[in-house]
Amino acid sequence: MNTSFKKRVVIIEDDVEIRNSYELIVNSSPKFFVLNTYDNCEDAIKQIHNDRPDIVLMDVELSGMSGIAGTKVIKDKIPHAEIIIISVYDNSEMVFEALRSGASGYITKSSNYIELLAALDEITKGGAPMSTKIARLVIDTFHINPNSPLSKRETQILQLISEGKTYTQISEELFISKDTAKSHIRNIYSKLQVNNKSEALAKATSDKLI
Amino acid sequence: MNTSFKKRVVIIEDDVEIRNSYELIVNSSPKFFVLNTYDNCEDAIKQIHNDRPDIVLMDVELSGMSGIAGTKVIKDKIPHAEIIIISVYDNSEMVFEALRSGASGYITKSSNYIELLAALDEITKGGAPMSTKIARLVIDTFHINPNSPLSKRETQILQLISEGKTYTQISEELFISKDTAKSHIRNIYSKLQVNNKSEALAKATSDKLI
DNA sequence: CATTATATCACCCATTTTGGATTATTGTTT
DNA sequence: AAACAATAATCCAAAATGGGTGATATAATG
Repeated sequence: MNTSFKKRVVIIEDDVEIRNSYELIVNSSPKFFVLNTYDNCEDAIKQIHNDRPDIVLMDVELSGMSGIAGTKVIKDKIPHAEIIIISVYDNSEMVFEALRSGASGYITKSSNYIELLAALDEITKGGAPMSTKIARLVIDTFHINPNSPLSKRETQILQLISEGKTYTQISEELFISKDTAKSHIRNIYSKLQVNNKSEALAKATSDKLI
Repeated sequence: MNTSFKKRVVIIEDDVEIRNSYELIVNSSPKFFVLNTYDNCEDAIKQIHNDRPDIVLMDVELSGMSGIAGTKVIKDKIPHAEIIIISVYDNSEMVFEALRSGASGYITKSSNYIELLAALDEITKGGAPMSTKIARLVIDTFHINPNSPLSKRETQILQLISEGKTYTQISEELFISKDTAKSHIRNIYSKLQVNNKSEALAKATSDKLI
């Protein structure tokens, strides 16, 4: 069979039953074919330049190197490859860690064969396959906290701090004295219960104040 | 007709043709009904406590208050409401601004009636309706830059800076002298071409180094 | 093998930031 | 009108940071 136009898929999954079932599903589509399957990241990485996959289906819970670590390595070696994480867990830390490591999709193991193929299709079209729940998790990280304890002015100043501005630069930009800027910043520290700019930025990020 | 089980929808869109067409589409579904339509945010906001919508379809390009600003106000007044932005543009700045302001979905005006109803369905199920292209934009913001100019140690120290740690705290945590910590930080500044912690964090965020 | 990058440590000096105490004006809400 | 939050300003002392200029050792790279 001519497979040259098909998208090249590699599967990394330690459960042999699941691995074989994924392989069957992927190969059942005329658009994809499975080059190789592995039960661990280490072996997959050794072969990655021979396999040259377009898409990697990656389990996170693996013995040895985790799927997250494996994703980083593979993305480093073949950046064009699209990695879809498959996990039993869909808690936020796991999802965000996976995305940070370079994955472009995240589906759960409960996905049936239609959903799995849909994910492959979506990533081929340049999308980012994920469940509605995960999409929402991701979107919610963008929302700015509407219950910020900071006043408008304080938020504005915190924004300038986040841009790396010094007291002097802030005072010049807002046409206030350096001491006034300082006064605002002190109030910000007091409200956020922090003691320096970086801590304030950490708090601002985690509480989504800016 | 008994509409008590239906999701309450408000439409804000200045083009009367499009507005009416949206209204027809939404009312064509047994799951939703349109309470009111408005051609500007100001009027919609005046009525928001009477309307008590579950879902708001919001155009961004409006005369007067923008859809982004309107989203902020509505989210502030009735936080439970889910807002779907409808825009002709799908460039990243526009999308991220909309999401930051509190929207939970973002679809383009090219969407047909099936896509519009699918978006309403998805948001009802707690999801985040958006096109594949936008999903990808969003996911890509999570990816850490694999071409970071920083060494492992420097990245680790930048991480500690982002947590608000001082030179002293960093040196204690890594069992190195304060001068060494400072030396690393200076190298970080030099590589990132910045002059202080906050600027380094701004650069780290924009370049996704941590 | 030479070079480069990395990681470690040190000293001096100036600037910036922070902590604490106080006061005053404006604007909003009750 | 009273109370409160936000804004603005000043003074002083201590701590942290940033810039300059080194040095040493080790690993990685060409």
